[in-house]
Amino acid sequence: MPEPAGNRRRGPRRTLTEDQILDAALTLLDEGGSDAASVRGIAAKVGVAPNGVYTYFPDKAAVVKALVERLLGEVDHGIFVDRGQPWRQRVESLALDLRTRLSAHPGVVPLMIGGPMDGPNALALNERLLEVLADAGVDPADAARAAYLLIVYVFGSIALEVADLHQPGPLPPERERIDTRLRAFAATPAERYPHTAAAAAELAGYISTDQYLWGLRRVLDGIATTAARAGEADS
Amino acid sequence: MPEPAGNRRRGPRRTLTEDQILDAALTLLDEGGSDAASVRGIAAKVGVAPNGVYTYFPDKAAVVKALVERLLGEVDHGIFVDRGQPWRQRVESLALDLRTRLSAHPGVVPLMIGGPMDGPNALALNERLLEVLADAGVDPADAARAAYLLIVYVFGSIALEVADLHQPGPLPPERERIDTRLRAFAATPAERYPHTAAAAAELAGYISTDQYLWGLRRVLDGIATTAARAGEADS
DNA sequence: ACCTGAACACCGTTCAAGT
DNA sequence: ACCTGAACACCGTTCAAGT
Repeated sequence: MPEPAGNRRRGPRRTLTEDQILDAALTLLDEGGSDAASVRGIAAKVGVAPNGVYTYFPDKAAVVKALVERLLGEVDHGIFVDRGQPWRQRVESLALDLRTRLSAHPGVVPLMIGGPMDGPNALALNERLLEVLADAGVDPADAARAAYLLIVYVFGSIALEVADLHQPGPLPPERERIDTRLRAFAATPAERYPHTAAAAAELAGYISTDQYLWGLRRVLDGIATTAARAGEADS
Repeated sequence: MPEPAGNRRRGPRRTLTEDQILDAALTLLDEGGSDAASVRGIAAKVGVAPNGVYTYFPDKAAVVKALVERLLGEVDHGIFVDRGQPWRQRVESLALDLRTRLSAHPGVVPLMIGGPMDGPNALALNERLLEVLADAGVDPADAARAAYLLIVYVFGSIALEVADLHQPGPLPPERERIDTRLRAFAATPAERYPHTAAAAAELAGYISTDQYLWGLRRVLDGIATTAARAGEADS
């Protein structure tokens, strides 16, 4: 809780930083879910009048955009860049890092996929992905599409996972998370949806990260398959 | 435009249907994007006081949920159930049908992935997917995970595609759609993001459905790979 | 330049009526 | 039972001030 109001005069003081505003927004999002970051709430949290925020950002969309960018900037490029590792492992590292970071702030996820991710940090991630795929020997045309496929998978997974919770607050521990998704399956009449009921039984012991990695590996298998039959027509 | 107001008295008349309310919501969503379906807007569109909507739905979330369910109920199970077709083609049919239907209503997409898809029609789709995978000989444990992977891919693709547009109104034609995504790539400094710039060049001629099907086929390849090495440990 | 008070045009939802 | 008017507690944003 930075500055519970009090020491605010009138004149020019440059009391705030853009980052303090983003901190406030993130805190509200973490506490109350994706709708909780109101301009008025943020303003109150940093100890400023509702319209004081507009000194630092042109509108609410800009605040959200900056916050998303800041979060994407936190991913660890280190492991990802290491060419000593096999390419699949490098992609898995990125995917896991991204998931861990975003899962820590589930309220941000709907905002992230609510708009285009075209900031510099988003582009940097895309660039890294393309690098790894190039190192893996995937030809440029396929690499461009494979990178997008991976982005769809990573953000799609996280988005659906967050959606199945319908908020707010931090994500529950792993074990509970998969149960959430299976509750709908298990609650389903086995006569009408026999496969779904069976699937619920099959998945009973699993954990969400297992599902995430399993899917990612299937995607990587698919990409590798294309690389293997290099140059063949696809359709 | 159903009923531009006028003939409304007081007493019990059961003027409206749930479906008329959903129609109004959908129209607003199509015209103004995912934020445009306000309770007040819907009420005005069906010619009722703002709180009149609450006679038919307990709250706005219920309206959204019902609309999503109705949309998911429209998918054509016919082609999908046909066991004469090879399993990959059956999955592709479902995936394409779903994409066509959702792309027609981009404003609904963020609402769809904004909450859990656990209604009967969503479960029915899941059941169908599992049926196809069972027919394909995928073992039940893998099928359960493969079905979720496919769901992630389909809804993730559509969500990101809609997000890259940031609304409102109907989706532009195919040719323009891929250009939207590439604009960010192309506008990027080639010295800092050489792979990204190269990828933009590679994708220049493509169309969004091509990318969608390419990714789907990689996912199917990945699933098939697992089926092929049946029973081996995955990690 | 920075910040405020006040206002504008919106929200979703509730509640005590009226028919 | 169905629908309304009025109100409540919110929104994002603008604008004319004050320092």
